[in-house]
Amino acid sequence: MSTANNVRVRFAPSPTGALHIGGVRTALFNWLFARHYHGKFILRIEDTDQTRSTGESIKIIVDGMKWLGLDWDEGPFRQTARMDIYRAYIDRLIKGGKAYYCYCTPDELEIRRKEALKAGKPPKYDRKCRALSAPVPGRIPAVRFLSTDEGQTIVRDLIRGAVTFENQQLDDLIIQRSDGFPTYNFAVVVDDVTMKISHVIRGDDHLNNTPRQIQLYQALGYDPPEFAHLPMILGADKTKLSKRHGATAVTEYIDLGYLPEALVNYLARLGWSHGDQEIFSSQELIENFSLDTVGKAPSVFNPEKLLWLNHYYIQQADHGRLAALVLDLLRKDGVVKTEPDIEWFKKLIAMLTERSHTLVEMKTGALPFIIDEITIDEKAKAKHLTADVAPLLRELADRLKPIEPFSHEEVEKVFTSLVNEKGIKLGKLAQPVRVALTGGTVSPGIFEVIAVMGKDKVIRRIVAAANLI
RNA sequence: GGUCCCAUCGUCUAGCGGCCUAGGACGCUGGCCUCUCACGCCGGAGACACGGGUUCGAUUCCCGUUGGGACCA
Repeated sequence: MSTANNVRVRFAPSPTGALHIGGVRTALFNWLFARHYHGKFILRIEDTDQTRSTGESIKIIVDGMKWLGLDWDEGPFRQTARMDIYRAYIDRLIKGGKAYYCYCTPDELEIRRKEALKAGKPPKYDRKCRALSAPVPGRIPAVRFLSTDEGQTIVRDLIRGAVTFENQQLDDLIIQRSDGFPTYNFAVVVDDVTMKISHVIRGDDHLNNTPRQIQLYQALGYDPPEFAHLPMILGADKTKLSKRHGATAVTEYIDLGYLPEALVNYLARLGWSHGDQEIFSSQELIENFSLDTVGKAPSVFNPEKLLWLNHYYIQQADHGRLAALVLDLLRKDGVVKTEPDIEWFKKLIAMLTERSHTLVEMKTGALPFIIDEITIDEKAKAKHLTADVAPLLRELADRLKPIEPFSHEEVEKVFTSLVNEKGIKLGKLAQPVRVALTGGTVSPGIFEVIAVMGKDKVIRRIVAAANLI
């Protein structure tokens, strides 16, 4: 498939809630495939389930895709806008004798299913309505596809290889419900046909649907596309990833302070690999992506590795970009009273990146530099702001006042001489100062902190801390 | 229960018959660095599910068992 420039793939989520990790991985692989082969990537919203689909969810999907950088070439198409098309294809099947009306109610079906089961027969539809010559009065029918009984349907999957299904296992599936809406398996086939999809790349959970879809393609008179079924993403307990496994929605990762490139990189490496390489830019992903190197086994989602990647990408990120992102978070928290000077804020960001795994951590680290009044952690105070350090802090404040420029190097000189004169270790002075300035015991290097925080704030806080003792 | 799929360190994976005393990454862990916490650097523990074949030789091919998953009900 090296010259397949007519590649057309799609991502077809149902707008019934969040855009979750599994969906993103499917979207990503489709996108990579399309970009690798210079084909088209189509976004299609499968919203025929009217009871569960919402406009809000469509927005979440669209926004999520944009955030991730997964741009599409056509769409978003909505199935609800295509009802006429489905009806036309239904009619075609009925007229061709390949589909028939079914008047059975769910209750009736359930009873017969149980009877069949009791009699030791497979619980497939008994085709009762196929022989009907006239409509059943007072009932609105569904439409069933007349499936093939004999032989086998072979799914030639690009990832799985040939998967064989016995046709007698497949029963006459409903293609149009009595409410007039097409069912999933039918709509997806009509959509993929009319949108000229060349490769259907989707989750493993659809593999069992594929033989009946192939039969529909054949009944409609079309060649099926290529199929590629991606292995599932599992939670730590090895069941299909879901909400109970923790954060699974894209929006949650945005809120948690993740960068899109970290999520993309992580998800790309879940089920796909390229030798020993772990870090991939989007461009490298596009260049190297191939269905040949997609694994068959399901993979467990590992949040810690994602966190590691996020840390990596924060180190790589442009400070101006990070500054804007972190500032946004601070504004949302309502702690930004006066807009900080952006060049100064970038210095703060530069100091914070190394020890931050998420933007939220950066925000927390930036807080003492932004707000006017800090609250000092009680434990930290008890341990480091002891009676003997009060004079030490006052002495330090006095010596810092005349320092110009108020730089890392100059400040360090003051500390060094003070520490030497008193014959104490640097830590004995640095930790109390750290508590005085940030309210806690954890921060970047103390000289950096002091230089970035600025003389006024530093001296004010050191004196305030001394007065607290 | 039926159908289908899958099987290398705890996790993601490399491996497509000999290069494997099984490599990398996350995590874990020992040490170094050090003003705290991190980062970083150096080292360590840690896997081919099991049983049969095929072959001169199996992690790699085939079959079975076991285990896990998905779909349908």
